[in-house]
Amino acid sequence: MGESSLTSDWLARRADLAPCPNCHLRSLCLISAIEPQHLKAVSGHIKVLKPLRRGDVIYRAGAPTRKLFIVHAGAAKTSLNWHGGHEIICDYHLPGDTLGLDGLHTGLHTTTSVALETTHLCELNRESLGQLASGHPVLRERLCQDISRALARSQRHQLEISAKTAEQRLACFLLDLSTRLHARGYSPSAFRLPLGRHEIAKHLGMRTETLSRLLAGLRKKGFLSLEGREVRLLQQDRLRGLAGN
Amino acid sequence: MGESSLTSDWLARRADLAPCPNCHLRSLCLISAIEPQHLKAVSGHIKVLKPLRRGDVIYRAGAPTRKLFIVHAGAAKTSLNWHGGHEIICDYHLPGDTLGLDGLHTGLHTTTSVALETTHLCELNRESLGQLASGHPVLRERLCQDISRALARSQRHQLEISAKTAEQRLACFLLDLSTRLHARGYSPSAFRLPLGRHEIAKHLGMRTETLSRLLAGLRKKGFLSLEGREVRLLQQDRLRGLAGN
DNA sequence: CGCAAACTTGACTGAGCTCAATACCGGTGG
DNA sequence: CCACCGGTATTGAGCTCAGTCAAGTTTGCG
Repeated sequence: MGESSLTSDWLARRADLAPCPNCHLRSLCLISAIEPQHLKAVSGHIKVLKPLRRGDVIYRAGAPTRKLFIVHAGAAKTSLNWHGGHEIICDYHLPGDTLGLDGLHTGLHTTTSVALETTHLCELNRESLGQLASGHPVLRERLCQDISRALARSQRHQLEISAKTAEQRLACFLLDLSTRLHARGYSPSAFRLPLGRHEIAKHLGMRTETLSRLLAGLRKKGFLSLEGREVRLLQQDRLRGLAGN
Repeated sequence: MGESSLTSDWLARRADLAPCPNCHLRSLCLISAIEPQHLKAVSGHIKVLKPLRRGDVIYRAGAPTRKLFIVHAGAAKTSLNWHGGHEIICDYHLPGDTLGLDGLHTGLHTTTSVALETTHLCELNRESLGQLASGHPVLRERLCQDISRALARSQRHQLEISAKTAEQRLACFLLDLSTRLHARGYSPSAFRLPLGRHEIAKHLGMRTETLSRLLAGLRKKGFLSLEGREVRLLQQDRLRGLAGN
């Protein structure tokens, strides 16, 4: 049985699609920087998109950045690829995360973003963002914070990829996922992986085969149990020791 | 003989330390987003620091982010380290680059920044930044752009580290440096490395020994000549082919 | 039910790491 | 001016972690 997927869970909680004032995401979302009494006015700028299915492209590298997106429910990945062949997954995104921030400097997206499962997005175009930012200093502060957070995450990931062993990287990934799910109200020790094996491997800079072996290894050592995408972390403390933070 | 170092060159060009209105950096610098007629008023917020020497710490991971810094002349590195032992160099910074952007989200620096040679910085505290941003929409747009650019650089670096061979990473590094120096008015094909071998290696996620061997290899293949830190790119096109962008 | 995609497991290989020795270079003091 | 010294760079030899290639196996979807 296990937990149901992110999507169905979030869907169950959403009484309706009414935008920000009733949104359950609260402080996780960029928009929460706007004072409650102004939220209703702001809602006009936020468009709630109809659900995307796994594999749907949110934006493509090279396309103009006209909008930002916020994950309302579901999950997405952001990837970079290299003359057709190679692809890496820069990051994965959970509810509350803002998508498209890397396109602000040139006005063109540098990455491609794709839904990982059935996903609901909120859309905010750049002009609206500019207008809102003028009136709400807290919002523009928060926007900088969100880009800055993405930067810090990316740098931490750099460290992991370039200085840790494959097993340590996997441990870091599992712990990061656990923490982020926890922050969103889920169990930190039993969850469903939002990415497939191949995708996790591409995120961690290793081959699918290596990842598979490592997962088998961690299972044998009793750090976790897993069937398919359902994971249960059995010894988070030891996993943390392995990851070495 | 070769080119003199970044520092002495920039120093030679600087007639005096008069801040922004006469600054030679122009559009490379964040502050250039402010309209020329307002620059004089703004200058009060910008403090020009006395020169740092190689190894001087600009800020340390964990310390509160009260200021941003802009490299006026010289160079700096930004690094992340991992329980004392391991260190990686996330990025290196040339004149015009803004330092401290990764600390905006928590208000604490996540990285440590250190001068690579004699370096002049301009300092801008966060309150000033906030004030300026209120009055100058273009400036706040530019701030977002600069953070966004740092993010995109970091992601590209992720790709390089996790999907390219050591030799390709080295080629990418040399080309990136060449491009950035060119943008600052230097020769793209003959320059002095701002980082030592050990530092370059830590930036590229490899060992010093490996880097040394690769440099020797590229020299033998006729891609470049080098003595000490002075590099001359002899076949940029082939280097580009190797790097594969 | 059947097929393709996703995942696992095994055996072998090789790029890059480790350990170790040597060479070089810039600065300091006699 | 030279001799010395410590940090920096190069080169060599052997080893190892993770990649590659190749079968299987399981899963999920039409």
